[in-house]
Amino acid sequence: MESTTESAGLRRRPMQRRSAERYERILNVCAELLDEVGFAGLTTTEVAKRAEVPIGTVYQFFADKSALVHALAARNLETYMERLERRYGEAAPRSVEEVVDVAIDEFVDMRRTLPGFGVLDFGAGSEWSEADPRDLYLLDENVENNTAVARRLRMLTPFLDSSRAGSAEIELALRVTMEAADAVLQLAFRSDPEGDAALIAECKKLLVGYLGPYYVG
Amino acid sequence: MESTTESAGLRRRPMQRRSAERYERILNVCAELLDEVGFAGLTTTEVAKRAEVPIGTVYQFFADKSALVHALAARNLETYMERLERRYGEAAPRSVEEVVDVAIDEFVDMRRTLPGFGVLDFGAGSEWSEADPRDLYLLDENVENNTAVARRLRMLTPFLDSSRAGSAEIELALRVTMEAADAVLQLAFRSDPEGDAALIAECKKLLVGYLGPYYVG
DNA sequence: GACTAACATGAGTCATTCTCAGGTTAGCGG
DNA sequence: CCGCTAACCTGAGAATGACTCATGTTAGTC
Repeated sequence: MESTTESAGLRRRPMQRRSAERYERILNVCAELLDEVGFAGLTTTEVAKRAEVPIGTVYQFFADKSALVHALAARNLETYMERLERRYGEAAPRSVEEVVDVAIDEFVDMRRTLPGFGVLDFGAGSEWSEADPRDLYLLDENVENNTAVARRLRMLTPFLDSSRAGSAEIELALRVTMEAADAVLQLAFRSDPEGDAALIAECKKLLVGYLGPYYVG
Repeated sequence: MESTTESAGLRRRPMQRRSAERYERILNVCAELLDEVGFAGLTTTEVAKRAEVPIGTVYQFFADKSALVHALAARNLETYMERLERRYGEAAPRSVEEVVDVAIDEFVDMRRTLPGFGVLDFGAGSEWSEADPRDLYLLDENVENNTAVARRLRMLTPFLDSSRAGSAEIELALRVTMEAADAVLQLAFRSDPEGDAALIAECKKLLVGYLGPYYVG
């Protein structure tokens, strides 16, 4: 159930190489454009033009504009999780400080270098996720997604477990952590395109303080 | 320079009673509609129809849709700050726990009862604030706004001052606090329309832990 | 009552999302 | 090689919605 990589709203999944390439190209162009014109400035027409596909093709893959952006967010999240897994695999963190450091540094790095990452990182609580409240499935899906991420994060940080808390409590804490971190880092990059250093430091303090009690050496 | 109650994008300020009433009515309808159809579903046409004013009138007050929503957010913020000032005035908080309790309970209450508050509370980091990155003034204004709020919050919590930190550091901390609290509470209300109690409790823990060190009894 | 400036109106313009009828290609059996 | 089918591709255009502006209306003043 790769709920983080796929989402409702995908219309046809690219099967052949040619299609897959177009699909990726559309996503890449979408990311580029988000950096250039922002979310509200994004038009499907322009995406199609830049990706050199007819507009119809975009809508063959994605049910609507929101699905396109969702798919990009999912890809970003996937990339981020892979990077985290790799870093934690290379050198298992020995403290909450280390976990937080790695997670945030990786985030900051992606935000600086990966097109489109800034505009919608994971889209945890962003507008487009509740773009249309009539699409309640989106909301639900989002919550699921959020939980799935927390679950995955937990696997990456086994030493948080077996503390005084049950795993449900840990998942809750991780969801809170993600949401808060996302918001503060968003602020950091709003103040300074390169990421305000003071705010990034505060973000780490915030998370370490909150997660500290869950730590069991 | 009441930067929190007014914003660029206001075209004409209602001068006469009649105009002022229409202005308020438009804002109220906007709030109602946000609850019903969400941000993305909001149309200026519908706002005008419900407020029983011609569409042109809406645009006489507000430069564009974003300005309308901004104005509502500003009004919400103003209401919230007034409520906080009142509560803190009635019973001066004696600890960080009390400050956080009051601030969050008041927020939760407003979110439950005030139309439109949920969709855009203060709009700190929401999409519509960076709706169009070409409007950099919006971004700047937003940062200003953010800072102004932090400043105002600081006045409400004098006992945080004169601790080991300078007032710039306090303001930074308060901005971080606002951003994080907003995000976590947003999550709480996304999980449960009445506000997930566990998440609200976690939010308090998060803030108390973070602000604790700034406290000087 | 005549004059003026501020205010109000909504049909129309333009930009944008998304559809769908019709065209193209790929694969395959004969 | 041909004919057939199913999958895939295309972009003109329908539908919607933000926003304007020429024209009409009101309120204030002498």
